[in-house]
Amino acid sequence: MLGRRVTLRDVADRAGVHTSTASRAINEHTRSLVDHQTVERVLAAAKELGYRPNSLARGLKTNRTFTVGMLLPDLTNPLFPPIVRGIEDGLGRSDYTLILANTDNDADKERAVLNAMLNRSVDGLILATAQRTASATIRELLDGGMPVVLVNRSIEHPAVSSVTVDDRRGIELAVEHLVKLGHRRIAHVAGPQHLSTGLARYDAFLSSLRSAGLEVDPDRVVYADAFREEEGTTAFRELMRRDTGMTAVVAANDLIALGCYDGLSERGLSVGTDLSVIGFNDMLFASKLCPPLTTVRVPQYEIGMRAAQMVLDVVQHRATETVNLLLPPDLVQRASTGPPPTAR
Amino acid sequence: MLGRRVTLRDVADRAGVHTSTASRAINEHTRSLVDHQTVERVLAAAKELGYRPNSLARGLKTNRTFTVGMLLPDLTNPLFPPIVRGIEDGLGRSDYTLILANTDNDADKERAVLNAMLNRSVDGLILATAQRTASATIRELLDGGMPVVLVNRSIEHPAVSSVTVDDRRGIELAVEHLVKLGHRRIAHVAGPQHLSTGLARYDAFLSSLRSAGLEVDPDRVVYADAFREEEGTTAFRELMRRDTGMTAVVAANDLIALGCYDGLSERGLSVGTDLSVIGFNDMLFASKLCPPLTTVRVPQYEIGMRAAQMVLDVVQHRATETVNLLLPPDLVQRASTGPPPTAR
DNA sequence: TTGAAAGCGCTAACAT
DNA sequence: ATGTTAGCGCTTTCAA
Repeated sequence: MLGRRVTLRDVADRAGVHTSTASRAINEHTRSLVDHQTVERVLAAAKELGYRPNSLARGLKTNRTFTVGMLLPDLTNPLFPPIVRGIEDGLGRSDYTLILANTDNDADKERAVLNAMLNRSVDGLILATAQRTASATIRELLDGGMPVVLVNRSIEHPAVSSVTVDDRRGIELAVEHLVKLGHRRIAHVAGPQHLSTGLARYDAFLSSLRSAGLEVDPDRVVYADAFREEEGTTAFRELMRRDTGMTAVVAANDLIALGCYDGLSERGLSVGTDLSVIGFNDMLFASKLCPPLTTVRVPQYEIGMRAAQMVLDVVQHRATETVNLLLPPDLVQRASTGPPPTAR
Repeated sequence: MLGRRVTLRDVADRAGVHTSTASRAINEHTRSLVDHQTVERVLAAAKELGYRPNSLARGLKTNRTFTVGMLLPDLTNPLFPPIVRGIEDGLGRSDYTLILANTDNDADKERAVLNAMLNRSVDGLILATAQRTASATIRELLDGGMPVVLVNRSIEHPAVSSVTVDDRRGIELAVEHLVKLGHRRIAHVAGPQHLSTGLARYDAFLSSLRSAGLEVDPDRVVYADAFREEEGTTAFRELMRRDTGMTAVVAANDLIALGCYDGLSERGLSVGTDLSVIGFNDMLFASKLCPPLTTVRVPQYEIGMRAAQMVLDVVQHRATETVNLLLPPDLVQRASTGPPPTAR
């Protein structure tokens, strides 16, 4: 049986003061208002009794819950754990806690979990799920004054803060790398075009080819329906069927690249020698794949860390301006890319 | 600017009833107490106004927060995302929400995040961080009546529920597999012995060898200080230094197995042919490693799902008995194991 | 079947 | 510097 939980009242009684005094003594913010001696006594009493503030009661009164919500498509997508870790560490010793929910890119589910979070009065929201065109829901959030930060996604709305990697530059690095290796017929397995990353990388692919003075053959572009291995394979099979003479593929992310691996091995071809494959993200274990994946590194942990800081800036310091942080990517060269077969 | 949030009062006013009636109408549990017509009116009013219950106020009154906390060492350890996913899905449509925190196996951090959770009055706790010997903190939790479920770990305390895989059987499968391939000199890179999984797998390794009629050479056992790649490599180097004539290694988990990969490639040897390596967990991407890892599959998602259900049983249905669920492992045969070199 | 009233534990005017 | 008082939004006795 649980002994009734210790309340502020108990602490105040033991310290021989009124609850409001005890409250002021315990809350760092107001501690200066109360006599030093009294503070000591209250703190001692709190410690002796094992007092822990009831954050529900506090939240009810202050309208703040010290809780940040995060929506992501799927935690088992290896892109996200480092981001989540970054967020948690970014919230760090700020008294803020993270609530997570997966949406599986399902609109109904997204609505449901978002609702659950709003019911809990989260103080801020980090979204890794945004579609390119801001949904009505997100608009409402913003209009309602909820601090929102997008990670790894951006939307076509002027006033939403975001932390993303420079997709354009990343694809440019990828294409430059392939061109330097001697590739001229480069294909692209694009991601879903309703996601900002899918579209941005696709656009960047086209312009990077042009910058390199290469012809853009529409046959060398296919679209994966999702940023996942399976959809990558499906799209890649179509690409192979077209027989475009490609010698290299830029995949819109690492999972899609992995899908290309699978598609290639179905044909008994080998990655890196028969066809160069380059990914995007440098997800966990990209370096352990068979062969290790050449990819564009996205600073996942930092994205999370920064997003957390941006939310804190708003909820703690009432920061008001919209920030769109664009982090630089790197090329990570591994064994999945090499000179085109003809050049060997 | 936010229009003041809609309260139950607003709904009641619009429906022309008292707040208590509105409350009863909205709460499914008490809905039967109120006139059908009235229910309709209240629900309609709630919908029109976009009412969302304030879960803080409710929690303050009912002493329940509909929140479950989870402590894990590190979310970027690929073992955990599927477990977390399982928990979330297990909580599913129960109105319960998950709060996560990483402890990095750091006692201070663990205390801190646990405190944060208790301050939030979580209704239950899922721990993936337990040491073999129940810490004082956990004892307190249990004594205080907090529903606690351990995942993937067990502790030496009679009354804690847990969901784990059968480590003993898993190791047995691994050893049997290697013996069948012709291995006789089998080594073990054990995990930390203060964790239940580390110890159980080590014990099982010894007894499995004996069951197979093989000699146990103490030189063929080394200990990794953590269930991580780096510590795996360190331990494995020591093993190689001892020159025990081993032809196969049972690693205490996949990350340690990966550490063995690294140690082996330092020597220019190749996994699967020069030395067989078998892991434990079948973590994400184990099948994509170079070479694909033979391992003991742990039903990670199911562990999470079951743990969630067990917590719900307690908080929703006041289930009271301790359950220690032991899930069966499978052997997943891939390319990191093969016949011993001498046999080829 | 519904209303009145109290109170969950805390904070924040206001008063002293 | 401290006490008084009211109230955050909800649920839940108790009465009617």
